[in-house]
Amino acid sequence: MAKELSKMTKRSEDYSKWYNDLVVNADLAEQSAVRGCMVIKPYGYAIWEKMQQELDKMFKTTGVQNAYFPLLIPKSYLCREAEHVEGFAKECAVVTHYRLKNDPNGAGVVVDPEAKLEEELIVRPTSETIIWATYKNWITSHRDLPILCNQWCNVMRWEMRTRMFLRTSEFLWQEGHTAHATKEEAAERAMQMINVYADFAEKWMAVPVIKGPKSPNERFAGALDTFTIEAMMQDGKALQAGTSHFLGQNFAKAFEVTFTNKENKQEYVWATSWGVSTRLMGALIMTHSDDNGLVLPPKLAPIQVVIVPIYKKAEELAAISERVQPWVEALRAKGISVKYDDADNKKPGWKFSEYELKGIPVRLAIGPRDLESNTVELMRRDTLEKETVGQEGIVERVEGLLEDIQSAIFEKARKMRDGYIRRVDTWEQFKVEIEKGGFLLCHWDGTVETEERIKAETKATIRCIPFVAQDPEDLKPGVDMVTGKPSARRVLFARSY
RNA sequence: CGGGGUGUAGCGCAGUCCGGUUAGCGCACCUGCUUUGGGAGCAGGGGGUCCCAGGUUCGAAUCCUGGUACCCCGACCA
Repeated sequence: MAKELSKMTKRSEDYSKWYNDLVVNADLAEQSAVRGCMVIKPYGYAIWEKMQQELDKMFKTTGVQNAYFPLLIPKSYLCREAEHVEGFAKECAVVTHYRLKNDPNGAGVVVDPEAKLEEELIVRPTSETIIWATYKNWITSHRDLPILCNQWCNVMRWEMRTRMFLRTSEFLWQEGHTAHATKEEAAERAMQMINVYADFAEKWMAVPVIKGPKSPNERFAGALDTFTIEAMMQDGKALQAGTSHFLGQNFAKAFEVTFTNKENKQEYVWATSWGVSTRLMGALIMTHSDDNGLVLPPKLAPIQVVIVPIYKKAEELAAISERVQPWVEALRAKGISVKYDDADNKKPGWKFSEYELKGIPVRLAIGPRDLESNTVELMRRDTLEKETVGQEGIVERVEGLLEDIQSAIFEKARKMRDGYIRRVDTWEQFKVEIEKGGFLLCHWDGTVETEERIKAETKATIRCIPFVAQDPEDLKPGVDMVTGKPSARRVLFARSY
């Protein structure tokens, strides 16, 4: 395994090969029997659970509550909003029957033709429609607003081509759906949530992101505005890591959700929706991992510290365990998750490799020599640097190291990302530069035609129109690199997953 | 849906072109002894409808026909 991994490179053109070997063999996932789905193994799921917990806390501080809506959506619901149905119609799984039976000709179990549903049900690709059909019954007055609901669930999109974690046909996510009395309040909420996502990505996942609205062409089906956070992977491709949509009154109109305002007038409700998915795990893996396996940010690592005893005899192990026990307790008292791996059916070298593959941020190794000299070997996963240190103050030292690693991998990812950002002013240069991957900041005339042409010829799309300029110059007017027409400012292009 | 590729032990593969002992290798697994500071060594052992169906042949993992599954590239995609 180690040899296989060492042959791979971060910039491998065949990223999926690297990805599958690493992830599948690292016990994170394996192909399931269902087309384009994935099994998330316990260790991988522990990472997802940690993400869920932290995101959930952040949502709740903004007043959001969790709820749950049905998996199956009547077809007629999905058809209510014209743009929405157009966006999702091509990738829906449809339930047509509700019963099986034994085939009279002995061909096994077959679908009972008599059990055909009068109206087909759609396996949710997203829940706007069923939620707004429900909200209609919840909202009559301005006193019912706002409604701030989130649900953690699975959704299914029958994509033509799937990619592990980044585009599986079934995936886990959270979708927030809010209803507001005013346009301003809804617009603020959409902005607030993209900021929550950006904070989570940068502070917890240590993944730097660029925030901004999508171009009209790249908006969510049915939205008036879509805000995105865009991350850059090590191979030079961009990844949309989360989106927040200002939906205007489109869904309220489609589902006739009105309320009586303070002036006793009927008005349509204003809406937002926002979501992040298990794709975030793909972002985490593809941002930080190296040829030795995963590198997890300490704040999301299911196990933050592993302690490996090195011994020959049972008495040695007993002595080590006795020495280590107070550290384990002290670390746990600080809220740090620790695994003391005293399993005797695996050798130390095996354990070292295993925990590196799993991305455990800090490893302590202690053996008879250390007991003699009151030392312990300390290794940090991000740089693989080993250091033999005194046992005195080891708990504080580990605590500090975890914080160091969290900020160090963010800085490393930011440097990588920044190294990928270039400014390009001519179409010829663009076509050359886009081959090298990364973000290109360019002038664009604002038309769909130009955007489509760039996409058709280079596969690059506008990832977003950054809220915050990398450089004040980026906000100055210029000329479109393709058409030569006036451009208000630079926008962010990249090839993406 | 187009183009390419692959189905052989739990995993990864060789063998297929050019048919011929009992289908092989690495990892993993089991037993024993020695080991344990970077994925241990030696010895022994278990494990196979060679994707499915049909055909050619004295004889098929290998050749032919049909089917099927999966992977990669594209088209598609908040």
